[in-house]
This record gives sequence, structure tokens and C-alpha cells, in this order.
Amino acid sequence: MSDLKPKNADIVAVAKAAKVSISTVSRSYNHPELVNPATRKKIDAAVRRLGYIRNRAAQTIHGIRSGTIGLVVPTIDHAIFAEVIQAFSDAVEPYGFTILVASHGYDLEREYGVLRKFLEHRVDGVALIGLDHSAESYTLIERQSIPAISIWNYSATSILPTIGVDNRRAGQLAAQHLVDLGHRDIGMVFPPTTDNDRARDRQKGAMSVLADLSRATPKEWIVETPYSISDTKEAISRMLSQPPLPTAILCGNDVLAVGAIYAAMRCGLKVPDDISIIGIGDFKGSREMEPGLTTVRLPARTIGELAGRELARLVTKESTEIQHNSCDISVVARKTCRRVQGV
Amino acid sequence: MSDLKPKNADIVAVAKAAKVSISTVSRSYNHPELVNPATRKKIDAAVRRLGYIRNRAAQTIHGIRSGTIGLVVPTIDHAIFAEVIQAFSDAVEPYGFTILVASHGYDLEREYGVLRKFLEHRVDGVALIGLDHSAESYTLIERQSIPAISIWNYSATSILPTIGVDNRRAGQLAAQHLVDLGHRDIGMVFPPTTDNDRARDRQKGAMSVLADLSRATPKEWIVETPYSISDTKEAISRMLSQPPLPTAILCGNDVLAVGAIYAAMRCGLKVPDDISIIGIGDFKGSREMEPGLTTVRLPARTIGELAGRELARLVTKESTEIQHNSCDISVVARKTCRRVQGV
DNA sequence: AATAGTTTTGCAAACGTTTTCATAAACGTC
DNA sequence: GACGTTTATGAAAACGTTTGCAAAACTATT
Repeated sequence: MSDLKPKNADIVAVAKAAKVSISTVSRSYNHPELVNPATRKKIDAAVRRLGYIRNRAAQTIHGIRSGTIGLVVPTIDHAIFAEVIQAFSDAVEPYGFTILVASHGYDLEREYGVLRKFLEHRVDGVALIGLDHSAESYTLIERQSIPAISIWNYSATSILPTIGVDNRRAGQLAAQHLVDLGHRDIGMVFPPTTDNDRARDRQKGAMSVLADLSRATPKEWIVETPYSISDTKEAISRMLSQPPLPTAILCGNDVLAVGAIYAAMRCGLKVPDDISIIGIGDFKGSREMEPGLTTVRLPARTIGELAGRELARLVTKESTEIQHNSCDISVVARKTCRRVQGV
Repeated sequence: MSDLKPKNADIVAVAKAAKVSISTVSRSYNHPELVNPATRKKIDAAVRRLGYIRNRAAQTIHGIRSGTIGLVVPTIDHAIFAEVIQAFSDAVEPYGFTILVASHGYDLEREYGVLRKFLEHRVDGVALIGLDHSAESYTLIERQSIPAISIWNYSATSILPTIGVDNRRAGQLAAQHLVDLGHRDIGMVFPPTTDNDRARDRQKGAMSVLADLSRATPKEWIVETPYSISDTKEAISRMLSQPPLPTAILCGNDVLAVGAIYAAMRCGLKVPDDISIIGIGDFKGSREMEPGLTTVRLPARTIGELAGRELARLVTKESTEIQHNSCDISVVARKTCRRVQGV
């Protein structure tokens, strides 16, 4: 009857229990060196007894940092983004930050909404994927003047500081690799490129290399499919079911590459003997596949880590500016591409 | 010189700009029907002009919900957890919640730390993976009296409400499937089972079926490997490099199964002709693999969705109790297991 | 034992909201 | 044109902290 409302303990309850003022309790958290060890002990005991947990919301309205960082991704359950999120989270953890995560499904309107919600929560910083964002999103970030960075797509000229790779170059590298191996008849498959600067840049890069070839690529050899193994398998099967056949297929990312490999299998083509396939990304598992996937390695973990660390340092004012940062990429030649006779 | 401190607008600034009191501004957000449409318009204009964004921290200390839900997972970048997080996030979004995500790397101490941090942020609810948690974690949740649920492992008797599958049964189903196909010599590979009730239960389930067989499983056929394709490939290669060989391998999850398949390939064994392999999980890609992986389907997306929705309803008091919820599982027989002659 | 210094503590204002209560303005009714 | 309603607004207290400032309690020095 007496204790019917346990009502989570607040700092007042702790102060009362420890027979000190609330200032002292607060101080014992924030400036322990200023309080008498004996008093501190009393407070600790009271805290433990009452199960007191500080209220960050109350601290936050004093202008103290919220200790949260917002991370907005197109989707969480793609190998590559999951890896970035993990690395990012690991990187900010030592700085004491917790991450708010949201996905927008490649919809820039939703991204804006998410961003707003994050700002209501007074995140101390925010990280976005890529550079395709609505004008409203950019304005929002600017006006709130919190540190923001863009992950994945490196650009020297972007408004936001970027940490990532040059996706255009990734496309070029992949195409060049095929060309170097003697391929001239090259098919391509990419995910939808609207609102997705990564895919767009890769495609542009690949195209630019291929444009130098004497031969023009037939329309049928350039397909767009959703990010999905089965859809890609379908689409590529169609491509490979009627001649003329390309000698190689360049895929916008490793997932599509896997789909392409299965499609080749289904069409009775051996990889790499009958057809070469190259991906972009070097996702988890691409190395272990049989045959090992030839691909352009994008260091997702490194990017995530770097992004997390740099943003955390920006927030904590340990640094004031990050160098627009570009991570190295290169082709990892494994077993899905082979040399062919030049024309 | 005049505007040198733009200082993000607060409700006072808005009130001043709109020439009304702060009460009215507040009301126009929380009870718009109580304020004159004309006034509302003035306020809207001021809000837009100043770029005002409400401060949830300030609301939170009034006992208003923070609008956040904490999600603690062992790791983010496993296909299966990424899928759960995505589904969970999608499910709570319509209720207006944002998720805080953290991983603990299968370390229950760190899990406790994360939980505390979440509680400091005054999350409105929290979801954990599985039922292995430290006593301190349980106490914490109980004392703070916020809704908490456990995802993945169904249990009728757990302290926390659970939404998930019966992992023991998953192990049984996998084992039974092999037995039904005539297999008697069955190898097994599981991830480390300490602090991981999911893996432990699956193993127990599998063991229980195998124990009924006349034959005892040799020690060499039971291996434990980290959750990684390459480690598993290594370990299973060793197992398959010296007779006697099992006719089938039961894998604790699909990733291990993929590793096992590659190991078999490397050892010159054809799947399923020379050796059958079954996984657990039915991860993304397992269906599309060649050959399609036979596995026990665990409906990750459904679990995540259900968990998100139920927790959101608990928090918003739309419901007061969730039924300890078990999701259906079953074997999906694809191409990696074949029938063999009985003894 | 008085003084000066240092350490420790408490008071009260501040942070940005919401909400209760009271008041003012507008309206309809006779 | 006085009255009771209804509608719209504002003043002020409350939420759980932090912190600047001042008072109190010690210590050391003479």
C-alpha cells in the first residue's frame, strides 16, 4: 500500500536518499573531482538502491549534446549497407554516441521526412548515403547547422563533405578490365539509376570506356533490373537466349553479378569459359563463391569506419573540417573473367 | 553585424515572430483544433520563416514519449539480422517511432551497457535478440518498467514476451529431414553456442533426433566454427579429407551451409550426389543459389515486422499484452539433399 | 584564536517545452 | 443591452537536469 508508485527515480529522489542537494548529485556525475569522496560514495549507494538512470533528454535541453547521430540509408538489408552501418556504429561508439537508423527505400521525399524526425530528436550529426538529396534536405541540414557528411560517393565538389569512393572510376575500372582482357562485346546490367548517384556514376564510368571502342553496344545488351538476384537472373537469361551474345557482362554490383552468373548457368554457358562476368562491390561472400567473383573492390567497412570517426570528431569539435576523402579502389581479379582473342 | 547569432529558433522566437504567446504556438502543434485558423496560419508562416523544428527532448521531460525504440542485436551485418532490423524499422515507422540501433558482438556485458545507454535516452521500448541476457539486463528492464520484447527465439516460459521461432524445433526439422531421406551418417557444424541460445537450441534439437539413431555420431563430425563462409569451408574441408565420410552435413545456419558446400566442392564431392547439405535460416540468396539450398525456413521478415508492430502497440498502449508468439517454420526442400539407401 | 585560503556544498536560474487555469473577446438570445 | 455560452488566448507552473555564484565548512598558517 505504501510503495504503490515506484515512479522511476529522478535526481531529486537520489538527492533526498543520499541527504544531499541535487546540485551535488549532478556534480558527482559531471565533475566528480569537485565532490568529497565520502559524499560520492553515499550518492553512489543511493543511485544503486533506487536504480536511478540519468535522463539525457533533460541534459539535452541545456545545450548539452544529445549523444546521438542519425544515419540515413536507402535500405538496411543490403549486404553493403549493413556492413557500412556496422562499421559506422563501431566507429562512433568509443565517442559515446548512439545511432539512430532509418531507411528511405530510395525515396528522397521519405529521406527528407526522416531527416526532419532526426532533427527533432536533436541528433548531434547526421550521415547520408550518396549525394542525391532533395533541395529541402540540403536546406534543412544547412539551417540546423549540425555536422553532416555523405557516405559512399566521393566528390570533390559536393556541398557536403564526402567519404567514399569514386563510383565513376569503379565503372571505368570494371570496363577497362574487360577491355584489357580483349573483350569487345560487353553487356551491362545496372540497377535503376534515378535517385541513385552511385549506380548512375558507375554506369557513366563504364559507358565512357566502352564509348572509346569502335563497336557500339546494342540496346539489348544494356539492361536495368531491380537489386535482386532473381530479377537479374530473369533479365540476363533473356539477354543470353538469343544471339548475338556478348563475351562479357559488366554488372553494377555483386548481387547483380551473382544473378548474371546463375543466368549464364541456366543458359548452359560456363563462366568464365563461355562468358566473363565482373561485378562491383566485393560484397561479403564474393571472394568465397565458386568460382570466385572478379569484381571492383569497394572498401565498405573502411568507408563506414572512416565516416563514423570523422563525423564523431566533427561533432566533438576534435576537428573542424574533414578532407573530402576518397578511398582507394581496384579490381580484384578472381575467376569469373578470362582473356579472349581480340577482334 | 546584426544577425551574427542565428541560433536555431525555439518556440519563443516563433511566438515572438508570430506575435502570439508560446502557449498558442505549442497548442497549434498539439491541439490545432483549439486555435483560430487565422492564428495558425500566422504561426505556420513564422515557423517556416525561422526554420523552427520542435525539440523532442523538451517534450520528453514532460513525460511525453520520446518516440524512440531501442533495438539491440548481436551484429548488424549478418543477412538475417539486417533483414530483421529493416522489417522492424518498417513496422514501427507508421507509429512514428525512430529506432536506436546498437550491436554487442555476442558479448552480454556490452549488451548491458548498450541497454543502459538506451535507457538514458529514455527509449519508449526495447527489443533484444534471443533470451540469453545478463541478470543485470533483466533487472534493468524490469525496474525501468518499459515494454521489452525478445526476438527470434520463441519460448512459452520466458520472462520477456517473445516473438520468434522455436529454434530447437528448427534443429529437429533439419535433422529429421535428413533422417527421412535415409541418412544415418550425419556431420554437424554450428557456430559457438555460448551466449547464443539460438544456436544452442538448434544444436540440441538436431542432437535429440540423432540420438534416437542406433549409430552414435563420431566426435570429428561435430565441428564448431565462427559465423563465416571461409572458416566453415576450412573446417569442413578438414572433416571431409579423411574417411569415414558422412553422407550429409547439417549446418547451424545457411552461411555455414554455403561454406560447407564450397568445402565439398573443393574436396571433389558433388552436392547432392556425393553429400547432402542442409542449412537453417533460408537467408536471402539461398533460394537463388545453384544448386538451391535445402534449408529450414525461418521467416525473418515476418518476425521483425511482428515484433515491431507488437512492441509499438505495447508502447502506445493499444494493447497491453502480446501473446507469446511463435512463427511457423518448415523445411524447404531444394537441391542440396538427396535420398540415400538406408543402412 | 584569528586569518586567509581551500574544499565542499546548496540555492536558484536556466534550458524548451506542455498544460492547467484564468481571462478576454466574440457570439447568440431574449 | 444585459446575460450566459462558446471560442481563443496568455500567464505561470511544471518537467529533470546543469551551472554560476555565494555560503559554509574545513585546513593551514601565524
